[in-house]
Amino acid sequence: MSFCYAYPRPAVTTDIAVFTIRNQRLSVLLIERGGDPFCGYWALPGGFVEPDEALETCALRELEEETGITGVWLEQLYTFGTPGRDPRQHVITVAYFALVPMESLVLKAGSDANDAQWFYIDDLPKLAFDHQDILDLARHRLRAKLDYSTLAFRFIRDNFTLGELQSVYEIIRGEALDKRNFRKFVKSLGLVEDAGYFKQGGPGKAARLYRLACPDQLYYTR
Amino acid sequence: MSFCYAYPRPAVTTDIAVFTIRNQRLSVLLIERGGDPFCGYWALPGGFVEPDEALETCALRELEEETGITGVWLEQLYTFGTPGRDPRQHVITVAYFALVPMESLVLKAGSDANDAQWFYIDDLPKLAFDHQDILDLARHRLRAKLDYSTLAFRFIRDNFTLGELQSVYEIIRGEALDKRNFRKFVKSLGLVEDAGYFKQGGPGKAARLYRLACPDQLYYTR
DNA sequence: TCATTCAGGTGTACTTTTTACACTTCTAAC
DNA sequence: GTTAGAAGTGTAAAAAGTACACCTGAATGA
Repeated sequence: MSFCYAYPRPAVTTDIAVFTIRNQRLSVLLIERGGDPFCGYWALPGGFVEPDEALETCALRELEEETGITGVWLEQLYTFGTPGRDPRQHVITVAYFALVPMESLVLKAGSDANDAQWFYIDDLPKLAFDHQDILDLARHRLRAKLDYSTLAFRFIRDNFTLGELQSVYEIIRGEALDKRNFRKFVKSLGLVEDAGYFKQGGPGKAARLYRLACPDQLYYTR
Repeated sequence: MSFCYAYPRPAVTTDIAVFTIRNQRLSVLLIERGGDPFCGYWALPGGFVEPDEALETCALRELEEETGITGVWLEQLYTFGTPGRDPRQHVITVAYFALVPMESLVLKAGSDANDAQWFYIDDLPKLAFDHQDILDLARHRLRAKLDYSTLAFRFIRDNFTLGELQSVYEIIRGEALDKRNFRKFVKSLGLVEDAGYFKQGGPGKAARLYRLACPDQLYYTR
């Protein structure tokens, strides 16, 4: 079976860079390629857009098929279309990025998901296609948006401590922050409220737990 | 002649929102559609990606073919792929925006360019497809980037007065700015230098002319 | 040629925001 | 019960941003 058109068409795919924080390090989810080209290389999850499928729908579907992850928050990153980026044919890739809470995802063993694995962003293998470029851009965007959006909250779940939230900021920015100034900053956002509980068990004083005051309107609050 | 593939493919186009400032108002370049669908409606210039053509190359080519404009600075805006946005078929559109200096472009009468025309952004006709959405997003991006990039300089040519530069900022932001604070701000950017001349002829005192100190590195200087 | 109009050009005081910085409290572990 | 480790808290200095008014000089036209 084949599909014919009056003019040639490039292929269209979506790729997704899923970030999380593991062991206090920014990490990204990759899958090992089983077929050519770049067989055996690690790559971003993604795949071809189906007929009449919205781009974001495609990204979510591919993510679920290849890694078992569902229902994550996605943001469009950039569209890559340089000829030669796929050696077989001209492929236009709409790249997305996703942020998931720390340590919250168990990679389901799906048919395609066996070879999905988390990697530290600073310790990546050589990637297939131009996926390293996509990741570089995604990471740059992540860092930039930290300052004018509330994207950091996507990395944590409700009932977090301010110390945990601060560490998200520190990991993405790659530098230590002053504790008192950070707490002042968080309070000025007006997005979090006291959950009424304390986190006990670890070393040190028990930490007050917080939650998002309005989990829905999580955006551009600054 | 037809082109056949093992799997169905959406069509891919680029559209370009070219902005300039005319008569102290933000304006955008549109073309009148001659064929269906949306025959007679105004639309953004753009068209189909050719085999092994880079997306930005496609945007520049379509812009030249349809409006005669060449060599403008482009930035990728967003990729639109909602099914149904083109009633004929599934079309993925990579949208770009371009900024050109005030009053600097003569629309060449090319084969396709006869029906290209500037419109005030606040006084647009009903547009084809989802082009109003694209323009809304482009305008939003324009306003946002004004504050953290040096995009405003794309609207002016060397040998500008600070009054002219200020008016670019005012037009995009839609509000008046304090003259002394604005001049302080421009000096703090460190991007402009005295051109050594004065603009004479109009009413009022002759204004000192400035030029970009480093025309190349015009980005994210803040 | 003198008066008027109009845009250019300049500095300072006040407010707000950002930054730097150190000690006490409480819990768990030894 | 001593130690180690994270939580929690306020103030002062610096920097950035904002508000504000008058004089200059060129062109116009009475």
